[in-house]
Amino acid sequence: MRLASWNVNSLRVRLPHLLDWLREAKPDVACLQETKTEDPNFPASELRDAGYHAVYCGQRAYNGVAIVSRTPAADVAHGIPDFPDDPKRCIAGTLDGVRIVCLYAPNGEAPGTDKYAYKLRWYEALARWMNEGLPRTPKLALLGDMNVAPEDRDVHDPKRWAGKIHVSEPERAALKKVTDAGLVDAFRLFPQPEKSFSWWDYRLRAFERGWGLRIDLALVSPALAKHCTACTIDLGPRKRERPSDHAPVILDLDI
DNA sequence: ATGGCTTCATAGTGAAGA
Repeated sequence: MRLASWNVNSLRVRLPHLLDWLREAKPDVACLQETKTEDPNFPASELRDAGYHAVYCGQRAYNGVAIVSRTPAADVAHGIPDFPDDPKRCIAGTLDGVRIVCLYAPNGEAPGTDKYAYKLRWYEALARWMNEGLPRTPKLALLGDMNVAPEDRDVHDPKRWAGKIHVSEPERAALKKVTDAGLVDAFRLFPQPEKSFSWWDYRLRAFERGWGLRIDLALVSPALAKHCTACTIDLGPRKRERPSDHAPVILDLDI
């Protein structure tokens, strides 16, 4: 079973890339973020023609998440429980006995701003959910744009980024509260190239220079971690013309 | 030292992303 996560940065703009990538990478389940597409405009028929079902929850201009899958998702749920949240940042479904949670964490703008406070509140709610719900969901995978680089090795220039958004200590602590529920960063279950990143700024030719962050994560429960066989970042789509600023993360399971 | 691009909403530029 192959799971994936990709912040496409506009499904409308990136649909040709997505369809090509689905053909090439052949994920069984792909969690998408920043679809920026209202539900009536979701390209369900194009995806159906490509052999995929989809569940989704989007809005105009910002946010929006979707789970695209070979078989239909069961028990679809929206949002984080007990966290009223207008932006469309969370959708969950069960595929082949694996509970999949597709997440688009708030950006947070900069420490000290209202958006930063909201990001920390969002993370608190996610941590509460995971700490309360994990024992009832043995095979659980959180995939998404978490907008936090967990460690300095996930940052191209930790000195330059110290204290900045995506890297600040409160954000890392907030993410750790989620993983402390018993989730592991699947990417780090395997040897990885140094300087492995999943996002590069459009400006500065950051991708060509390797100036990235690893902020797109696959977090798995212990029962699922045992079944992980590989976790990689697919740089192919980021090299194309007019790419998303994020690259897909691919997680392979032996189930 | 800053900001550099892309997308969307809109019809000029401004907001937001990260």
